[in-house]
Amino acid sequence: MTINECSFILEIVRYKDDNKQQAICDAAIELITANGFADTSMSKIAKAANVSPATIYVYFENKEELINKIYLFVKQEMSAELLRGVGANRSVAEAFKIIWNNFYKYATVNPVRFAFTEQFANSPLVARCREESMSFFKPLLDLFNRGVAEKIFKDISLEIFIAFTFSPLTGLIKEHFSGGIVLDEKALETTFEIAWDAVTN
Amino acid sequence: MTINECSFILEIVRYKDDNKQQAICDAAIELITANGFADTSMSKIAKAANVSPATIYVYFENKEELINKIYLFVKQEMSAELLRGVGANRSVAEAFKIIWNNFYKYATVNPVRFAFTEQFANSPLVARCREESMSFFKPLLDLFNRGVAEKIFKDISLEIFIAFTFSPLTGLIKEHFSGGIVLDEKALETTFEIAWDAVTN
DNA sequence: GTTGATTAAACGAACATTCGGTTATTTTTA
DNA sequence: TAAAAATAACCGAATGTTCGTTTAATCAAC
Repeated sequence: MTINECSFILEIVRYKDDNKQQAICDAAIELITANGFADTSMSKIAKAANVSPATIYVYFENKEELINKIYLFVKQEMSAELLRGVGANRSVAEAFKIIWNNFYKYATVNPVRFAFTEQFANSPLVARCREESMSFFKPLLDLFNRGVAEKIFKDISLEIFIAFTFSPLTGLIKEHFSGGIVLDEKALETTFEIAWDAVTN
Repeated sequence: MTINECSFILEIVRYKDDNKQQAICDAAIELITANGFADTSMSKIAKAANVSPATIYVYFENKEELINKIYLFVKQEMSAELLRGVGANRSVAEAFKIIWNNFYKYATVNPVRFAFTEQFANSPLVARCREESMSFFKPLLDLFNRGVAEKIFKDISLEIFIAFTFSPLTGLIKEHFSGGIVLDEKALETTFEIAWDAVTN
């Protein structure tokens, strides 16, 4: 998926160069993840994307809008990947396991994008688009509600559910990326079992 | 505790004003938490601390050192608070519960410092002082090892242990601060019980 | 009067953004 | 269909501002 296929970003344009917009976004994600927000200027993004600084302003109003749109794009991409292979007739247990594995897979296949979202989500910048980014995860909410109705999941809030499923996984993936641990298949399976036991009756 | 009582930061000085250094740190933490690293300049920190920009350079070599030292200071302060009330003759269960509550208390009493550490820890800046910041939590490692030896805790890695104890709590506290949920005493107790069950045999 | 904390002022560099002009594509006109 | 007109992408250079940091002078304490 390119950023222009992302419906909420797409505007009606005639011959803008998709590759150019994508190059700008990729460069920004890469630089911000490597050097942080403070050290990533528009000129550096432009240089890394092989584009004039002025061209960035053809696609984005300003720096803040650029970063916000990138965040929302990555979040939407991630939420779409989470549901890959989850058909409507899956059991709660099956669907949850698939989503769990998809989450791990997305993070390991896209480590830079994953790290970017974590950095953004833990910065004050997230305040301006927290609501919109949460809307992408409605399918996960639906699955949770289904699991509670079927008395598979404990009668807890969605937030506590996530706190014992995706928060631990996220934390371990970050440790894995920073070199503190090796999150191999065995450790991943152990983690899944503890998470499953934690949120099920 | 003031930042000058923090041994690894203290230098031998005669007339330097402790209040001034503390004011600089407090201002930096406040501004960075509110506006992020990119929007927090040395002049803004100086202005908020009622100090000349040049004065900051009396206490800190440069901006990077300032931010790193603040991070390490807050981490050390937090790790010290975690152990408050944990005597040597506590059982594993008692000690863990106390530390758990101390963590929650520190975060709620010092929300800005807590948010600062989360922002820093999720940024690439953390790479330069990850090791040093982890050294503060050796007591927690000791408790974990004791619990494993006594067959109270599951035979898992420290990282997985933390992933199902402090990661969920951290996530819920952040949700609490951002207004997404209310983390009251009851929810906190529920969370503790799930965490305890997740990591104990 | 010496010492060291403190600062106002100033430094070049880098910042986000804009401007004027050019190029590439589409639409209109014939 | 072919050329002309219109449109919008695209860019290099320049805008004024702010950045992190330094310097040289002042101030306060002994």
